[in-house]
Amino acid sequence: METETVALAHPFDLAATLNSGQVFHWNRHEDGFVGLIGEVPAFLAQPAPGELRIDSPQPGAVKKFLALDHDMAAIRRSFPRRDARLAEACDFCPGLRILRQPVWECLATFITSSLKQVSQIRGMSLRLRAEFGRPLPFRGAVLHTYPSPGTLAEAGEAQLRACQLGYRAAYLHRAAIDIASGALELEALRGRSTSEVRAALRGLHGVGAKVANCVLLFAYERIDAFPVDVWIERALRQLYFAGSTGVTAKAVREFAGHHFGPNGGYAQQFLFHYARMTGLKSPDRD
DNA sequence: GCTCAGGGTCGAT
DNA sequence: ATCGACCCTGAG
Repeated sequence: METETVALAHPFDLAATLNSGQVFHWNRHEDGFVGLIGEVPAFLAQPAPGELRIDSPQPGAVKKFLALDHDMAAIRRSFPRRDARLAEACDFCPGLRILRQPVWECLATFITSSLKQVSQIRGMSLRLRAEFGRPLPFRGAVLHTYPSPGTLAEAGEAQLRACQLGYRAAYLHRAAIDIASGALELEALRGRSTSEVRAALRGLHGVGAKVANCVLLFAYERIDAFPVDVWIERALRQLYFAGSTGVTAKAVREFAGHHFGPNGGYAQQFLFHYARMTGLKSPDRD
């Protein structure tokens, strides 16, 4: 076990990042958080804004996961000038980071996300881990790894349904089979173009445009990917199309696809967080 | 108790 | 391209 204290070069907000709907299994522990990055356990705390404490057998893997190297100033400079709404969303939480997640658990988790609230996604994820994952004692707690595709394939759809996945159990089970069988190799996709990865992911039953974009953004480091969900669509309509009626969902997606540029995924995350935290919630009126 | 929406996607028109 | 169905749980 190593303990390392990192002096942060760029704005970083640990709590906001771990609670921003990218990952769903980190738990508060003492003055920080415990969780797993794949098979690597970690305790993380941020005693001061510019300081991060990492307790982990593999601190290097943790730093990579947290994307501490992302140059936030450069990312913000790449955003459209004169976009005051986006600037406000960035200023609301400048330390938000897009993580580099292990691919399978990211994919699997977002497959189960459809028509669920963040807290419910978390519940499903934790139940799957507790039921089918490998227990890993760490700092007095017991963490559970995310179950492998083979494990979930073998478990069967009914067992997954028992973890309260509803109709998502069939999606996850079929995806697990496709990956366990080698029909789709997630790691081999790393070297392919974004559109190729997207097409491969969408070949899985239960993976549509939104989930594919989440996996591209949160696991394959495709920072231009811009997932459009109900929150983002609401936020975009309110912030960029206020007063315009009859704007189609497709028009909103197309706007999102070109307006924010090569780091659009970060813009999405800033807007998503801003919308959720400030309760930009009221149903879509004009 | 009952209604309703919740980080969507599929299959049929 | 548009539209209802889909499992089920917690909040109102």
